[in-house]
Amino acid sequence: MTQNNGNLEWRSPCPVSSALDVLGDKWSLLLIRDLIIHGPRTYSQFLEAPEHISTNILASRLELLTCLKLIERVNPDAPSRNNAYHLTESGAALRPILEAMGKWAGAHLSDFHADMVRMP
Amino acid sequence: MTQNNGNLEWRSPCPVSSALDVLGDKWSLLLIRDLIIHGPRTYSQFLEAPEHISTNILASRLELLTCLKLIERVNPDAPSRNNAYHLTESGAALRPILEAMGKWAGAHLSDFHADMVRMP
DNA sequence: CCGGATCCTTGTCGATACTG
DNA sequence: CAGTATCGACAAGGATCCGG
Repeated sequence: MTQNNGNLEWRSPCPVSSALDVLGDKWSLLLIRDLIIHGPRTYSQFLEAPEHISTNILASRLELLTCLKLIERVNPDAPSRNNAYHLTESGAALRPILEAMGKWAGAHLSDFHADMVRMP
Repeated sequence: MTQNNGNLEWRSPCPVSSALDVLGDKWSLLLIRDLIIHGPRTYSQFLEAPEHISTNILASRLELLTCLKLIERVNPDAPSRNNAYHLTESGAALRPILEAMGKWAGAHLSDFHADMVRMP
């Protein structure tokens, strides 16, 4: 726990609200996207994504997602060097959310974002 | 435009990333949720939701969602007093995303959030 | 080199008071 | 009732430094 000091506060008992309490930021779901598209991925591979997350944010998000058991180290006992992260079952279950988002953006955001491509 | 000074910057051409550029915060999708559940809703009705958004954030989100044509005034020509917002077609198309989120949270977040209920 | 941690600047959030 | 103004707290971003 470096920055996220056990931050698990829920605004309400609503499931949608709870999902947003956890994933309602601009980066977490993007890391999940990378893992779904490319499979297991190391720290530096995440940094190579076109959106350019900064190192401190990446470290804190990986820690949070690990706490929530959405991702884990491929080899839990090995040192972190070249030890990739991969999705747990809970993390992989986020795929329908990302698919719905991609589908929606493709259909309703192209007026505002001409360069957008279909399905990364 | 008070706080959102025409902020339409896209991090990449990826649809998922683009959706998160617009909706990747803890409040926007919650307002959409209220509109899906309750139908047209006024400023003060949004404030009554259990998550307690503050007035400046609410105003800035309503403005942003209006710019993106996800919501609009029920009566565009009337003064704002008691003039509710409702979903456009693009806004209503977000429903599958919210359903996927609710479903996922119900299945994978109950270990961390015991009080969560199923489907708001 | 890789995976971070630290420092510092900038931006956004959130509470409350206030206004048309 | 529907916002706006203000201000403090905190999170994001960027650059750099460090241990293995």
